[in-house]
Amino acid sequence: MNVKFNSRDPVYLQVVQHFKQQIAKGTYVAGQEIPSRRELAQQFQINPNTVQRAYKEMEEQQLIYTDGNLPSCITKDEHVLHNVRHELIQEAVQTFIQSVKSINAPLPEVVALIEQHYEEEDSHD
Amino acid sequence: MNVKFNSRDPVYLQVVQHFKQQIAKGTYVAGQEIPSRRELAQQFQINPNTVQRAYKEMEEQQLIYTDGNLPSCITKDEHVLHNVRHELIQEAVQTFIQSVKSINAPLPEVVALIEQHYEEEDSHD
DNA sequence: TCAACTGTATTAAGCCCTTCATACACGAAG
DNA sequence: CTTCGTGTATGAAGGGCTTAATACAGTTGA
Repeated sequence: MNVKFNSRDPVYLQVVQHFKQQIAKGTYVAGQEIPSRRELAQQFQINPNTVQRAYKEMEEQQLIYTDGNLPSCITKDEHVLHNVRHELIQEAVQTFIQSVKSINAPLPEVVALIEQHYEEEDSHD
Repeated sequence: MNVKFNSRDPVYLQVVQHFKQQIAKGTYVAGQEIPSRRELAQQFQINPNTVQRAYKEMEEQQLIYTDGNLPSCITKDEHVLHNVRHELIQEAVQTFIQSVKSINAPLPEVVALIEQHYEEEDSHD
């Protein structure tokens, strides 16, 4: 599981995004333990406080929960989990449509491009 | 011509993006004069220096040029202008594909979503 | 000529993010 | 009990980016 960070967006948000993708993909399931702050920091080569910031963000979004001092876990609320996938898809679709409309690009043409490029690309996990 | 800025991305980059979209759309044509730094700042309600930063960026990308102290103009290089549109489309397609693959979403399903949402949305100019 | 407009340059201020260094409370495991 | 690993909280420092304020040089046109 390789993670590459871009230098534009805040790292802690990219961490959140990473977890959302894993959830949407099914890599993380309901109630599953996630790495500790310090462990993930080690894995990603970032500061533990940055991870803490990301985890705090995810807690506020009900994506994870923490009981006492036990390792944090993915939420057991299936509704929330399902929503994550839905939101990511919705987000991708919205962004794409806005881009296309902002330059008056014909839809069939760009959709054709998508299908054309889709198979050529490797899926980077 | 209404422009809304998000608070996440740098304003000067959003200005550049705006011009690229206008070029791709054909609103701006080769050799056409563009608003002065101060005038655009007034229009967009931002600082003239922010506009200057955006214009400088566009000059480095050969999108516009400036002779002496005369108003800046869109480049006359049709090749560059054509590339702008191509790059924007490519960018949108790439971003979309990456989003879709990162969560293993089936392509036909999301493409269907695009076509479904495309007509419902108003085109915000 | 002079006023008003261009583009350009310099400097400073402020903000967000990241990192670092600590510290504390709690639970598990030896 | 002691040690280690959890989560959590705090404060400070630094960097990078963005914006702002201001000044200067040149052109245009009344």
